[in-house]
Amino acid sequence: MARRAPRPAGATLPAPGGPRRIPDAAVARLGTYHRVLTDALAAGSCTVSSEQLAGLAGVNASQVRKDLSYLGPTGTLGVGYDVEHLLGRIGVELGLTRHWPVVIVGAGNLGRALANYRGLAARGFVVAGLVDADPTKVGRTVGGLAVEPLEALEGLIAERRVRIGVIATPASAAQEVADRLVAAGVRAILNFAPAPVGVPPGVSVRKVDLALELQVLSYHQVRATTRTRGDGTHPRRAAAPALRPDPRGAGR
Amino acid sequence: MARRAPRPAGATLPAPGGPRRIPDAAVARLGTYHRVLTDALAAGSCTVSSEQLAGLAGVNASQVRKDLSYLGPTGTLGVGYDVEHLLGRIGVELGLTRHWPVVIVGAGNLGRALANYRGLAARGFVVAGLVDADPTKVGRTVGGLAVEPLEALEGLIAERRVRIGVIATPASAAQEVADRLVAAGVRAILNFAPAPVGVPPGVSVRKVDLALELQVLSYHQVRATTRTRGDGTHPRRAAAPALRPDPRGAGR
DNA sequence: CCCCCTTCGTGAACGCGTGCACAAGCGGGC
DNA sequence: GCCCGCTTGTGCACGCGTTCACGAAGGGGG
Ligand SMILES: NC(=O)c1ccc[n+]([C@@H]2O[C@H](COP(=O)([O-])OP(=O)(O)OC[C@H]3O[C@@H](n4cnc5c(N)ncnc54)[C@H](O)[C@@H]3O)[C@@H](O)[C@H]2O)c1
Ligand SMILES: NC(=O)c1ccc[n+]([C@@H]2O[C@H](COP(=O)([O-])OP(=O)(O)OC[C@H]3O[C@@H](n4cnc5c(N)ncnc54)[C@H](O)[C@@H]3O)[C@@H](O)[C@H]2O)c1
Repeated sequence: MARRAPRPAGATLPAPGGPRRIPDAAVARLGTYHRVLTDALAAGSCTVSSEQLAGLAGVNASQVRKDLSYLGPTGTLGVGYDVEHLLGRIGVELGLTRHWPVVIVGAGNLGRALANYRGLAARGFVVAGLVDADPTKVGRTVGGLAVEPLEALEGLIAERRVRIGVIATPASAAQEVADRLVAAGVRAILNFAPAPVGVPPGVSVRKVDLALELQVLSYHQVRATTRTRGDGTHPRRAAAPALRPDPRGAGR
Repeated sequence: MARRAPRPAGATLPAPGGPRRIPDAAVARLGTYHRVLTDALAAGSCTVSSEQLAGLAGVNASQVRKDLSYLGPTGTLGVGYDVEHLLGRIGVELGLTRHWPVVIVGAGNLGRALANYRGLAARGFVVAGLVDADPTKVGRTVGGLAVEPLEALEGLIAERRVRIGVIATPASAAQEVADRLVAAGVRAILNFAPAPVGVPPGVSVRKVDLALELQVLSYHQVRATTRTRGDGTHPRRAAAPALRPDPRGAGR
């Protein structure tokens, strides 16, 4: 119950009247649920239990229920969750019911790969623009989209109502690009350049650093070889239960 | 010091007295420090303070000191950290002193971008192989490397001592590819496919899901527009202090 | 109509990661 | 040679995220 939870007074700053704030980690998992539920629906499932959903998403079942509880009561006791309803619920909360125009800055290896990535459109993100500072790159067509000059950035953002920007330039240009994006009205930035970018409050930034991921793996390797055997540092799920068309009837 | 720490037998798995276990979050930041320190060294800095390093990496100064403390005493009181020494220390801990051969599975948009990515070699990761199941892709040269058939995967891994694998195939093939990688001796996997992969204990997996990142940003946008003004949810750093060739002498 | 089985939703405990504050210690200046 | 200021390293507390365990509630079968 308690759709809007009773806030124990004394919270520092977390917007006292907020309906319900969902932690980033949970939001990310909700996105995963949305994807696997889409598959499940296509496969003919009408309802799923938290246990099944957990298996598909590769997380704990308690985690699933906790995450979904942020959306309010969405399941049916004794039955599970209605796939279609749950999809709609998550979609509304995450803003996946509308299309988000995205601008990609930098038409290099990564920028072009992103522009070609069909997984974006599938989640409601449409690449509304792809710009590059290099004149020799301008005019090239990638993924059905023509590369536009860097000067077109501001006009493009305003005209196409772009709110999300992707930085795929060298690190040295990241901050400058971010500043221009924000000045032009972008409110959320996904940064692939290995450089921290500062933005004014109210603008969200997320960073993806590939080399960093590999370095963490490298560290694990060093640890594993130093110590005789790999310890149980990574208790990843053992096996994924297959997607089952009929969600019920799993005799136990 | 205690380079090789006394292992108190009987620990469940958290190995209380283990050499020193570094949490993943800290390992990732150490990687960042390593990168910015490399730049700082090139720029002529001999020593840096935790405050300066924090500015360059975009994190808290306390965080920097806490992270570096995992390496043991590395700084000089009243002075700061010797850049060269610290680089070496982090490099050893993260295994960046050697070259890590990496195999990339899937020569699509993403796989090719990765193979072309110079940032990998700069961190000590060399793409030792790039394989694809599509015969029409085999033989193509990308980043000075020829695409090899999927059948060559096992031989390639064994021959070139590959320990790290990257999955850049469609989600449907992710688990199968992961199984083959592990069976062939790979002990760490970076997974770009939006599907959870299960691996036996002792193998590390990290997942990067681009669409998920955008969905989190999308959620922030929805929140920001619903509530009148963006709250202070993202207290990102305000400004980055410029890299200073002479680290000392900041008279204050 | 009642009972049992299933499954959600959540309160509470645990562990981790983060940020603060301070004592200890080293270098430079006088 | 001594003192002062600067910076590290860390103990501590707080808040968040994750997991366990259980009460509540609905459906199906007898
Ligand atoms: N290639 C990868 O797989 C990969 C993976 C992870 C991260 N990254 C990071 O992503 C960024 C791009 O990587 P890449 O491999 O595509 O590099 P790239 O050199 O192939 O492409 C960079 C592009 O940005 C353009 N550019 C430069 N300055 C610009 C500016 N101020 N405004 C607009 N465009 C500008 C360049 O003309 C170039 O086309 C880099 O920071 C890299 O570290 C790349
Ligand atoms: N393109 C991007 O920017 C991007 C970004 C994030 C995530 N991803 C994910 O990365 C993966 C690859 O994306 P992409 O855009 O490169 O797709 P893609 O279709 O361009 O490339 C996939 C490649 O994998 C090959 N392949 C298929 N099955 C294989 C198998 N069993 N073994 C080896 N190779 C196989 C295909 O022949 C193809 O060349 C996808 O899962 C996608 O969701 C892509």
